[in-house]
Amino acid sequence: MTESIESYALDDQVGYLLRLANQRHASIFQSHTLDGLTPTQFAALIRIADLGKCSQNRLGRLAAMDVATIKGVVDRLRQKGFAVVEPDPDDKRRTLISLSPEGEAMVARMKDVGQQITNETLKPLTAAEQRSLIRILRKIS
Amino acid sequence: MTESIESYALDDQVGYLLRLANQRHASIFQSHTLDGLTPTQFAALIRIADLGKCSQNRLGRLAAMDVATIKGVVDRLRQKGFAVVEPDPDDKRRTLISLSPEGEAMVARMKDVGQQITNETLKPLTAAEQRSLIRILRKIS
DNA sequence: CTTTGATTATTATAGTACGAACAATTGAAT
DNA sequence: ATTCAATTGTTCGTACTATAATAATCAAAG
Repeated sequence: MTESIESYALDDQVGYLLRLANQRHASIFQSHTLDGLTPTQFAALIRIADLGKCSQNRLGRLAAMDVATIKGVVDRLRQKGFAVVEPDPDDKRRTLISLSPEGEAMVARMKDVGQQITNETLKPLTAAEQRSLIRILRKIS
Repeated sequence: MTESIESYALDDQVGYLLRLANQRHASIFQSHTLDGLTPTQFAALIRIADLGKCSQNRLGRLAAMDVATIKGVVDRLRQKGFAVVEPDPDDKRRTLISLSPEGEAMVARMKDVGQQITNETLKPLTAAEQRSLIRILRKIS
């Protein structure tokens, strides 16, 4: 008996399950999204829409993205023509990010799609479970 | 009134919350892990321990990793000396993956740590919420 | 036996993510 | 006014993730 007693069930660990849930959501997102927008890019876009013009670092903080990550995301949003980048006249360290008209239109269109994506992701759950999941995820985030 | 009526709350969307929960878990994992093992590498290691010697693709499927992903993960596990790679004599397409003695030892040590990581990740929740989260995540994975 | 279709592994490309190091700039304290 | 600490943005290195394309091998059906 050198074997340990079935001590660790990978399939019951939060970390592993969170990874799987993320995979499923990303796959659903990709099948519904417009212009190849990724979940991360969409989150950043929504934040810019809510915040209005703001610095890149601030946007990153509010969208829960690393400074290095938000830079790449903003670059891609700019390349796609959704975000506008300009230097802050009042603080030469800062870069101000805002939405282009195309970005505004994209946000409007994607909000409906986003709701669909959420619904489809939550479809295997009862209404009570859906509320429960959101509430619990907010507690551990 | 051209504004849309506060239609989309990013902070209440599953996708966004799953990303945040993953971030938190990854951060906790990193602060407890041994030898810089990542959550993904640990999951693969556990699977190899459970399955015994098996092909790289099969390992990837059972650990929920893409063929391209599992290749990188196995490469790094081999570099760290935890996994052993050999050609399958019965099927020249296949590469067989197994644990080295160091890999076995690592799995034994990491199982305890893994439990700690899970506990700390779930700490903000009540016992009922913890069970609820696991159950619900299994349903949408 | 040969063609066909599936499986396996590898590679390339693109995106997300983080730590660490760096330079430029700012604001505040001395 | 100068020093000092904090902030901002950039870059590098490493890792994970998925898709698509490719090549080798295998198995099965004709």
